[in-house]
Amino acid sequence: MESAFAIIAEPNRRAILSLLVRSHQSVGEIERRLRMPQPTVSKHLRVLRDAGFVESTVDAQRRVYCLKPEPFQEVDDWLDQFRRFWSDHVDALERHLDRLHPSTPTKETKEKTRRKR
Amino acid sequence: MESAFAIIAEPNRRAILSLLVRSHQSVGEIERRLRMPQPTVSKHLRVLRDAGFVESTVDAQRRVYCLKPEPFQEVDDWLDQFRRFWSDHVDALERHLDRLHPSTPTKETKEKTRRKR
DNA sequence: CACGTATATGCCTAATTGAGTATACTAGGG
DNA sequence: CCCTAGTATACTCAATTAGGCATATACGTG
Repeated sequence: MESAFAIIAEPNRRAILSLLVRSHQSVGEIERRLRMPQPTVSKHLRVLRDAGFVESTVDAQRRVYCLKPEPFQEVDDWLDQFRRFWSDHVDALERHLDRLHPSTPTKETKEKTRRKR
Repeated sequence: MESAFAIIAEPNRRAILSLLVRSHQSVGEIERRLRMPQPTVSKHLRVLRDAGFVESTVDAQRRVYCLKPEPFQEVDDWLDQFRRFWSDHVDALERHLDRLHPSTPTKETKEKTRRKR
């Protein structure tokens, strides 16, 4: 019953998730790409599976893991209450910067933070 | 040098952050509202402050804490790579549901997940 | 059915951390 | 000044957990 937050607190697990978002992978592929010992990979995958972040399908002796979306939602939902707060701050920063360099494009930042609800 | 992810893995800290997003609070106010022992509050605030989630200003013997936006960005940025993935899934689910109940409005879900980038 | 490959699990250890308790520090107010 | 309120910190303990290693299990192939 670990919260999704505790699960993604571990850097290796985040790495696995970031790898799986591109496409599904077998344990061996994850092991090689992330240069982790196999038991480490398997154990993290176990945690991720129990928490609903991934699921596995069997392919002969291989287990192929793929992402599941739900737990990410939980994190995103929690984060949501802070969005207005932090985009207000970014906007204020932008206005401040605009007064110093009226032509500097801050698009990058805007796209990332100011998503209208 | 704790990652923001490790910081928000702790439920009491998330509670403190959720409280502070409404408005700044003194240690005593946090203590009373969250019904936590004072040293616990102070310790978590210390962690949050070191990680840049909050900052404190002095008001006589009181310390008033308020939120800082930056660390939230870090989490949101990481989460970003999964957004397309999970909204694809939600969309698929919606299409599926639409075929069962062509008139059911799934607005709620749409607003939360399908934010165009 | 023996064997190799692919993956999971069990055990141990070291490190981290949150809670509890007591105590230290600081700023006013009488 | 002493006293109190408000907050921070030190210390101890218990629990959790990630890593390393060895081993077990499952599957496919000759």
